[in-house]
Amino acid sequence: MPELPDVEIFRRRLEAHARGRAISAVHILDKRLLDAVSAARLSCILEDSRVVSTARHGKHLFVELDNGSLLVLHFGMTGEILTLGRGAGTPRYTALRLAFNDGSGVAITSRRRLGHIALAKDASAFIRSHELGPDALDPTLDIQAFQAALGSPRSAIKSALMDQSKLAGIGNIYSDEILFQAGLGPTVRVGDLNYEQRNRLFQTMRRVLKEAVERGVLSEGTTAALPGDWLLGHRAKGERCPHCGTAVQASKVAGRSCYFCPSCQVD
DNA sequence: TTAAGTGTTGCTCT
DNA sequence: AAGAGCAACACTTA
Repeated sequence: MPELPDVEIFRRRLEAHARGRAISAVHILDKRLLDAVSAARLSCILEDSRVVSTARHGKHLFVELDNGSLLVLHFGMTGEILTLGRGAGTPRYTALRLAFNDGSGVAITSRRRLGHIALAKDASAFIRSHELGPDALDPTLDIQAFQAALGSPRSAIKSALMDQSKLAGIGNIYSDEILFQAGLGPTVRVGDLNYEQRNRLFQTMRRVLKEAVERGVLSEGTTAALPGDWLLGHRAKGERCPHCGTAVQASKVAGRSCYFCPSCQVD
């Protein structure tokens, strides 16, 4: 689930609920998500610190603390951030729970334990060392930078969009949605796009990601809050294209399940 | 009941 | 050297 829009929603949730608050207690319930940091050290650093700000790059969430440390969160396939009211219990699959001095708190959960919890010096060093490309919604990203980010002309456009070292934030779901709305087949080669198609892909990418964030996709379960003419709610076998009614086609691209409309999306 | 599938990533092998 | 295949994991669906 957590791609750029989802992580941005988590960030806003954290920003609204945790910013300026002091962490009074730290509960680490699953050490397996910790990346190169011991539970003891993480607890020690988090406890009594205050959340100064939050930031996001692609699918990574950064939490800046007033002691100079930076908490880095990645949600894998099933992670979430939940806010907890006073006296709330610990949600199922919680890996890390932070309690604030007013009794409220947040829980970082991970059902499949594929995420990561780490500490870093600063965000830009982390982004560099993890070889992440520019954030897909970086306001300074222009069409030239976008084209450069797509990289090798021979790679399938869906693979290029999902490659975090080229462009950070887009995963399997949103790559399908973006390509559907841009009218491009998933296996179109990057080098075969003309300028008009590249520009349309770029504009569509930004519009789709922004709209998904603004609609708060996660707040209503999965897809209920999305426009009915998006592919996302029809991304399954036996579904029909919301534009033309053609049967949605399922395939595999770069080892990932892929859904598209063979009629609306050109090759 | 068992097996296959899954919104991620990173490693190995070609 | 880019791409396929698989492992990590735990749960859901067929």
